[in-house]
Amino acid sequence: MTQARAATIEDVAREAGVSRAAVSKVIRNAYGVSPSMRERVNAAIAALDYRPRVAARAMRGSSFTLGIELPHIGNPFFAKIIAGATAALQGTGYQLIIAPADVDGEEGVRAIGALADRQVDGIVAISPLVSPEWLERLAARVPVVMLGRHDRSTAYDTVTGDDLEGTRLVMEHLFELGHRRIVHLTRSEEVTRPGSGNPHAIRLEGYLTHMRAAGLEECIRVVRTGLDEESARLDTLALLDEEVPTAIFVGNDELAMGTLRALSEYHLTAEQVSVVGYDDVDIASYPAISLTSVNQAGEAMGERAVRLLLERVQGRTEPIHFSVEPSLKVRGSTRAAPAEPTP
Amino acid sequence: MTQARAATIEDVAREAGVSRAAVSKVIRNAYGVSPSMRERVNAAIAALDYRPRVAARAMRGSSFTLGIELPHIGNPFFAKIIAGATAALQGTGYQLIIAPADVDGEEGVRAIGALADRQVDGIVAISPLVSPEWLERLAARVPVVMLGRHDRSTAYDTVTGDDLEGTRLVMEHLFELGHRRIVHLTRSEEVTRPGSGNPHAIRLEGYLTHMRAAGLEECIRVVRTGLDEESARLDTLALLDEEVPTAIFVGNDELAMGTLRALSEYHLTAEQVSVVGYDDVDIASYPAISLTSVNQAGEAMGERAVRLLLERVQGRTEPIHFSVEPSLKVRGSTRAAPAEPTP
DNA sequence: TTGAAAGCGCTAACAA
DNA sequence: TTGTTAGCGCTTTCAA
Repeated sequence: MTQARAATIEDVAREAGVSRAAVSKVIRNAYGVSPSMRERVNAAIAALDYRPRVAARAMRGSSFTLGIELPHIGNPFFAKIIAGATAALQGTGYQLIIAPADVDGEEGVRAIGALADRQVDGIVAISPLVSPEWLERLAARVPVVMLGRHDRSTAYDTVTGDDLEGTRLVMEHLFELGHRRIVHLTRSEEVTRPGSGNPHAIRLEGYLTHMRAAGLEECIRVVRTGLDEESARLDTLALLDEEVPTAIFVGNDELAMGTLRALSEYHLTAEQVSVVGYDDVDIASYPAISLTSVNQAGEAMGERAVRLLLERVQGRTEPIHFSVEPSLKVRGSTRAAPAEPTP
Repeated sequence: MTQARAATIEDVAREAGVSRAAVSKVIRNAYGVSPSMRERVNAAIAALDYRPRVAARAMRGSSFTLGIELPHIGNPFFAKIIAGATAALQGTGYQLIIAPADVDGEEGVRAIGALADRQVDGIVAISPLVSPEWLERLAARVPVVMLGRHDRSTAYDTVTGDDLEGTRLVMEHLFELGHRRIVHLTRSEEVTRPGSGNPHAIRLEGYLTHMRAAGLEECIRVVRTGLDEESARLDTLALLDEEVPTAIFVGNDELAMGTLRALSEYHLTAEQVSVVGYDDVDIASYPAISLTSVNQAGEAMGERAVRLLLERVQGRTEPIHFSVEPSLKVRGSTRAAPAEPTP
């Protein structure tokens, strides 16, 4: 029996011979419903194949929806985060929706705004290019958890990897292998603006600090690129046209894949140029790739972010800033560079 | 000036000294608004930082939101589809939201239902395990475009790759290289149920047909696996324990990566076992991987799906079934198998 | 061209 | 325990 119009709470009430309020109580598992009424209502719901309109519920309270803003779907590290988030949501009655941003800057703000306009009960966002003030205004209206952002607001929670520590692991590893001419390939200046709290900003800062501390100020070289593998490939190619360093520390694994591709186009092997990435995405451990990388437990981060968000949705207001410990996965490709004179 | 409560259309109307209806007309660009009124209203909107609540709008009409159901975010082919979909939505005023499913069967249905409950104006779904009847019931309430599904309903549009042709390319390629013992690694029997319209069902069917047509009925071997790289790795390992074929045709590239991993754990090289995948994800062309694969233009598919959906949202009712031509990307790793006796 | 008013489907006081 | 009722913030006739 197909009806043209989907059943409403009114239809269910009529079918069950009760009031709308009664139906509402049943679907919300609220107090004060007799077993017999519950039974009749549930029967009517089943008979009419009734499903509450989320929009209508949202107007009065919650939408039972959590939103996550995602820059660049192509990055497999984000897939891990989503997997963790989805797992944490199992059985909670909340639905996760993803708003893809896919470009720098404005886009992230747009996507987050779109989520807010859609009345989600909470938002997880991945370190968008936006001021703390903007985020605090947002957080005043809807619970917010920021992923990867290193500032500490009282208005929102954060879940971050310890990027300073991760970078230390990378740099010490490279130093131990004898590298001096280490290039850092990272995102745009806008993304790494000091104080932006962006992970790439911290990694860059760590790179600079360690190079200086090692007396390698002269060797510092920062190359900028976009947010996907292809732009990393292109910018690495441009770098190699000018100079072939002995090691490249790349801002994340997706970009590192582009670097590896460029190196192979240049017929440079892992013995000649060591590459280290960040995130330890699945492909990094692939035998033919063997990319040394910093692991930072994406699933755990996604899971934690959702848990924190649910707590906020349920009323917590004191901020929590959670940090996960990174570890370096050293893989075969990284070899000691041959002795060489300083440039 | 932060206000505790977000501005409503009422607030804007009061600020501008007009009626709610007038404001509504302005934000919808409706007819019959004088320039002066438009100006005053826009000023008020800006002053109050007003943003219409999507939930409230959805109750009366549309939510300006398109939803896409995505099984398994980890698959990079889906990322391409999203990229295409996002591109097609630029400047339309519609927002894309993704509902991740991440498991077989029930989950896809749940995710699609969640989108429908959230009053999206249209749904793109990726060949979920669901009957045409179920889809037709869904399509009666909200415009639907199915990706990768080979059935032809009048109730919804479809965008598919020509999987029969793609499979033909694969099998002929392998035959030409002299392969006979070709194993097909594919998804569960549930997924490949004949008549399910699932791409994997078609690919399996094509595999069987070509093997028989080549007089290799004896050599047919179908191995089942889950939906991610890891399960493919495990199931390939189990296969290799029993038998080492000369070629493996894997249902898609993500699974193929698991197969390649298993082969390398077994110390089998590309000369010994040829692997062919499907989708031609970016990593397949990576030099150290060189996975032969069927390319099927994911971006174009996502873009087309969204265009079709927008047409339906705007009123089209005649169904359109769009098919993209696949092409085989032959990469180095696939070599002729050594001559061998039939098992 | 503008505004008044009804109502979309639901929840939450409050009464009965 | 149950039902009545007043909205939530919008859009949309329909009059003015």
